Amino acid sequence: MTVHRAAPTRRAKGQAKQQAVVDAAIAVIGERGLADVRMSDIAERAGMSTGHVTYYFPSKTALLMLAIQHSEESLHREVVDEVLEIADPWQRLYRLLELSASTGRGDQGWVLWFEVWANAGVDDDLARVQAQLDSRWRHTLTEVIRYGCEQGAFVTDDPVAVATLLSCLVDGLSVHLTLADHDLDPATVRELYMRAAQSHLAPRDG
Amino acid sequence: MTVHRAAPTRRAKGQAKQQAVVDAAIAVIGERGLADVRMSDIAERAGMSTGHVTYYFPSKTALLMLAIQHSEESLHREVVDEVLEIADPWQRLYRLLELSASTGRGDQGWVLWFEVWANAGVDDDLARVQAQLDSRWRHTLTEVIRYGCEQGAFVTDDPVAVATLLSCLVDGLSVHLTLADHDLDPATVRELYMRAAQSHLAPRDG
Amino acid sequence: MTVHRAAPTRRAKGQAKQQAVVDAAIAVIGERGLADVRMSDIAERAGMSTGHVTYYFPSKTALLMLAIQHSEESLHREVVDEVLEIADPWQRLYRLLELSASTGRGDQGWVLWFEVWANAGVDDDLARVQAQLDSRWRHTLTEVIRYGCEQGAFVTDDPVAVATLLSCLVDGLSVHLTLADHDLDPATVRELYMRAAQSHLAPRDG
Amino acid sequence: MTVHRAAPTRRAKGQAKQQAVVDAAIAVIGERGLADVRMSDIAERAGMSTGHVTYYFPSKTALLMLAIQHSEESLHREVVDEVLEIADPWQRLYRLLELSASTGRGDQGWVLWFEVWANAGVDDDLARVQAQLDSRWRHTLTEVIRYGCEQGAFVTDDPVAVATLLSCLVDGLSVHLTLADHDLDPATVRELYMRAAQSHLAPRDG
DNA sequence: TATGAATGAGGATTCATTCAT
DNA sequence: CATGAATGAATCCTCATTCAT
Repeated sequence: MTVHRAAPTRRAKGQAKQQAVVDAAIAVIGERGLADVRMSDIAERAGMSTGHVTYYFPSKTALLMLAIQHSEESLHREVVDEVLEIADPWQRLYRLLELSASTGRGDQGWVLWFEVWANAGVDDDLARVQAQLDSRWRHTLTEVIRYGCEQGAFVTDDPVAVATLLSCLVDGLSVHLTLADHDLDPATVRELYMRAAQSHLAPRDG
Repeated sequence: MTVHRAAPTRRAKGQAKQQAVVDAAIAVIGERGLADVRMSDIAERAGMSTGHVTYYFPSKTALLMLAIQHSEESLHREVVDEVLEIADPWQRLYRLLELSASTGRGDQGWVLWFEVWANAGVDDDLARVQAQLDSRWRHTLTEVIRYGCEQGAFVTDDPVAVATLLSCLVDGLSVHLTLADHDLDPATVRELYMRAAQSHLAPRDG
Repeated sequence: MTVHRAAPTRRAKGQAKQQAVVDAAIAVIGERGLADVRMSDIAERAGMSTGHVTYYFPSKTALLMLAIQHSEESLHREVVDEVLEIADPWQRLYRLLELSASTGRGDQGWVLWFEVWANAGVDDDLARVQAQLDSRWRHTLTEVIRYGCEQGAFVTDDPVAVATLLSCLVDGLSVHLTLADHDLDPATVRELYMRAAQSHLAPRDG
Repeated sequence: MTVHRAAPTRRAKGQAKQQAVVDAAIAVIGERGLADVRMSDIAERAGMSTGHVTYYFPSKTALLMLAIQHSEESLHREVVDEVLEIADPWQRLYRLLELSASTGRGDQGWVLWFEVWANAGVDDDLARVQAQLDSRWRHTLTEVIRYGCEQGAFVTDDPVAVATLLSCLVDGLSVHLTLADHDLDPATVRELYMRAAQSHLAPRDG
């Protein structure tokens, strides 16, 4: 008797399609910007009809929300998994900052964030999603800092403040990395957050 | 011979109108977001006809560029004027950072920046403007840091790196201030950039 | 041998479902109007899938036809059954008119008629159905009038003309009853058709 | 000095266009039914762009309301003007009924009414318009009946009731005339309302 | 300058209908 | 019989832009 992989069920197929739409949306929005993306572009990229995209997603803004949520969901999980493997507090922190930040010109995840920021002021649902996702990153960063303190590697009187500070720094740096600021290359950036982290967390000798 | 105030010339009147359009654009985009703003909204706010707005501005994207340029132009001038009055290096630096950052929820200038970031990836002209304006702020910040070094108040081996770092921090903080992050109020923010500035610029005693 | 109620056959079950769809259609069209009703609304009301509705009914217009036909079919049978029980010609006539007319605001059967009238000009099949159903009512009314004449209760030289006249009156009154004309309540209406019937059928004494 | 007709002003031209749209809408809806009419059909008939139709009229339903209102406005004025010229009460009444009723198969004004009836149940604005227009016709009819009474030609204890009755009769007859009921031709109809009018208004001799 | 009528391409969304399962 | 995923044409409406006045 042969063991074979079960054929995908109806439901499973539906979810796969949904996922395909979200992926397509992330890619196309990242490339061209939300306002310049039509539902039909997303449909084409996902390899299905326009009507079918709206069959899954009620509206364009709903799609943006789902795109950012999903994009963050998987990224966050991957990053946390990788980072917790690292025992050394400084290496763990540096790696977290590195993985959080933009990978460079046109980083699709960060372009999505720009859209979210630009629209969160108008759309309350989006604002809620933004706040929640952001809070999760900050929480992760705080935990990594606390770990360093417990290990005796970091010294700080306010882990939350440092986490906020570094998190905002990552946001600011990522803006410029994504827009390909000519004064900022990955090496410089790496140096910048190392410098910042050391300033705020390194034990003063003496 | 009578000295009298000159009647506004044709040209002067035209410029006043143009200015009114730019002001209206900044206000309306700040309130509703670029994508949700129609030329007619701007026209209405500026108190003129839709056709007249397009008489002054060739296209909608041109308007966004002019809006951000103008908005930054006047803000930058004001900030520089005020800051250079301050003799104490630390006070001068703090005041610059304070004036650069978002004033809080819905800050129109920063909402405009979000739109610029979201569109700079697609529009090269906009990217150019963004780079230029950003570079100017960083230059100003660098000068203030150099002034502090000259005065012996600051100690750093790389004023440019610190300027970049603080500038990115302001961007990141402003994102969250503008989106009304509940963990960030102006007081916390003030403390954060003071903390950052001291970490990077304060002379290590002993 | 046991006598037992037959299990519903395939065919019977199918007809029951078909009936459920027609009932759902009548209800939903009556509530929201034909143009605002989607196949999925009908399906939902009937408790089945959209695809299944179209399995039974080839098209939306076919459904409207079936809905009006069915609705009329059962109403007509009920009315005739009840009316023929009444021996007194005047009472029989009054009751027929009363049962034919709209029951008031939003009467679903009459809303269906409005849709039919509005569409009969465009759809020939619908026009045929409309003519046939209408003719049946007029025939029934004519028979009731003839019965009154035979009984010596009514006097008229042209029963068909009087039937047409009363039938049109019922239509006109029902329009206003269904739309909740504030000048027309059921009591007024009752008085109106009694007045009309008497004018045309009562023997002139003397 | 020459007296010449003034060139149409901007405003006048705008109103003329608006009128053209309403006329086109009446014609096209009358021919094909509201649901089968697209904005572009109306635009084409009116000889302008689709966008321009929506420039004048916010929505399709708004257009239906304006169409029926306008259609009735001019018809009512014309009918009243003509009818008041007639001195003889019976002739005046007959003419009023004749002009009120449908002219036959596909009468555009009456097709519009069917649409209104079918939609008034769903749209409150439309219901209001329907009630108001209907009330005006009934008022006119009542006045004509009162005139006949004053002249001693008519005898009735309740002019309003008779007006309502005749008005509903006209509605009912018009439905069938417009749908080309084969049992009803204009001559028959004329006979029917004469018969009704006489039944309700003719003085009983004796 | 200034208006606002006019354009027309474009796009999100709807929905009857099909069809594989 | 029954489902619901999938289609794609159809349509209303938006809106930047043009242009005669």
